Amino acid sequence: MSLGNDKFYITTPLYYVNDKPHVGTAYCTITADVLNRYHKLFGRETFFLTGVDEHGQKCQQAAQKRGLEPQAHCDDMALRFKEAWQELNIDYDLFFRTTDDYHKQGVQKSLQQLLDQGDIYSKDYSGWYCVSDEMFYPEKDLVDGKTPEGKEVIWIEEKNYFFKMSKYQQALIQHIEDHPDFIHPESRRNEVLGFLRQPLGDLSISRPKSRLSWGVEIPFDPEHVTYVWFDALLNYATAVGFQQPERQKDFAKWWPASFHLLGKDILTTHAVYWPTMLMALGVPPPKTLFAHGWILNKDQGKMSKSQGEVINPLDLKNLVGVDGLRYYLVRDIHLGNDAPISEELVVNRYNTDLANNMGNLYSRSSNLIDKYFAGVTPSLMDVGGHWGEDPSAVNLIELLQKTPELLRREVEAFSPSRALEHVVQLLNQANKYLEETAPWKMAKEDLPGAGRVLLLSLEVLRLSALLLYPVMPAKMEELLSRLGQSQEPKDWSRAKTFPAIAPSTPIQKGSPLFQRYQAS
RNA sequence: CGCGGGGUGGAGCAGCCUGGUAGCUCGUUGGGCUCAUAACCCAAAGGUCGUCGGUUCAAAUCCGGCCCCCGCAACCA
Repeated sequence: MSLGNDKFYITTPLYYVNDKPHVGTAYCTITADVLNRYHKLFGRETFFLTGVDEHGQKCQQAAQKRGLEPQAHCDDMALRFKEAWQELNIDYDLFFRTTDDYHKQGVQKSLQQLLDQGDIYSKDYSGWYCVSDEMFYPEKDLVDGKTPEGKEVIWIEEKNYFFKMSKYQQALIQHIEDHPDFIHPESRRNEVLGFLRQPLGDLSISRPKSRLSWGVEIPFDPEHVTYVWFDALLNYATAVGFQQPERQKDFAKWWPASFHLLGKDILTTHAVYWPTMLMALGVPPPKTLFAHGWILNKDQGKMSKSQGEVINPLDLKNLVGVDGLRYYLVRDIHLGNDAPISEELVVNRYNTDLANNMGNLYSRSSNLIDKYFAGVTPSLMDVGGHWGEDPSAVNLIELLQKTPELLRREVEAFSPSRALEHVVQLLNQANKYLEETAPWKMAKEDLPGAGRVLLLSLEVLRLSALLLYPVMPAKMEELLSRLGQSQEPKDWSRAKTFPAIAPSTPIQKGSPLFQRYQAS
């Protein structure tokens, strides 16, 4: 399950610009950001790609509705996504737009290559087309010769270009069977293999300009544009230099991608269309596709605009802060499963883990340091030199020292929620340790003993802050700073260092790190 | 027989692959502590793990039937 090498290239899907960012896209992007930051912490060189998919009918329509040119609409939407990601503290390396020239050229080169090698052919396509919906309806979906909504359909025949996807079906099945990590979770892998038991058809990859003009022009037929998937999927490769001779080194460095994170609703396109396209182009498929679940409201309905139950991620952000929201999404949701979201759930998790456990541990520790040690860490030498005789300290140190590896193992097994649980357990143990040793009493008859206890508590906080930094960059930066560790590099060697806090380090008391949220 | 997932104490979830005292967070009850953000610590109550059957010394966990819920079913992103 280990990703093995020293480079990590992670992507989100390109979000379609007919919709604003919502909790679903925010979830995916935040998760990718967290994973990316973890791999960076582990010492890997990372590249994190996200962006927007701008071509196609829906976008053209959305632009029309607003009375804008498609490009202007896209520019505006791209900006909104960028702003949302900035507010959520997403640290991407590249924000990709399918309207960028280098990408369009890469798509055209790929089309030409596939045509030249005989993997693209043209054929007349026919079917029942509804002009007002601008889409084809399969015969079986028609009701009394009309769309399910009762709109008129007409019989259309038009030229279409097809990609010979069927040709690569066996190779794809073989690849999935040979690479257990290619599709995760395992249930999704089974789903794709089940899908592939039936013969695969070829993929329509074009639209006549008469019907859709907003797209990448087919290089060998100016009357047609490429249809969405062929255009959009290629972004993962063109983003790092595919089909750009001057960027061959980049491409060799980053491809194949380590990790495509995507919603389970677009699994087929990513697990079937995309790898067969790559195979045809002579490029290896990505290492892992991971299909995450959906964020559901309390009635277990999918959170979608049509159902009017959309929770705006920015609203939750106002409740518990950006980091509180990021923490909830990574800690409470088991990656790959559907999960509920509500104010109550988000607030509950925030209060429990962040305010009561971590924040409060910091408060009690810093207060006691302030009270009995003038706000400065004592030297370990001055307080007895070691924690040796106290069994509860020995246990806590043992846990502290193994927590980084426990966490890392879970992150690399695609279980970030479990990874965080290890940190919570460590913090929890530290709170118990304070309870058992009662340094506030100890200080009166054994001041060095109290100093030892508090030093250990601060060590737990310091390590926890470093380990949670990928999830809550702003808050953990602040905590590290209050612990006098603002100069501390965020690297893995520091996670393995114990003890790490120097003598005479000032510890700031400050206001509560995570203000407990009180339900009204 | 289209494909896949799910049904675990009041709520939300883990555990199931690699069978062996049913775990976590919240909530409830009682107690402790009073350094701390009414927080922290201890203890208790509460589940025949959807249902019926099978395999096994032993099943939430493996196998089969059934009942409910959900997603996918390709040219809708």
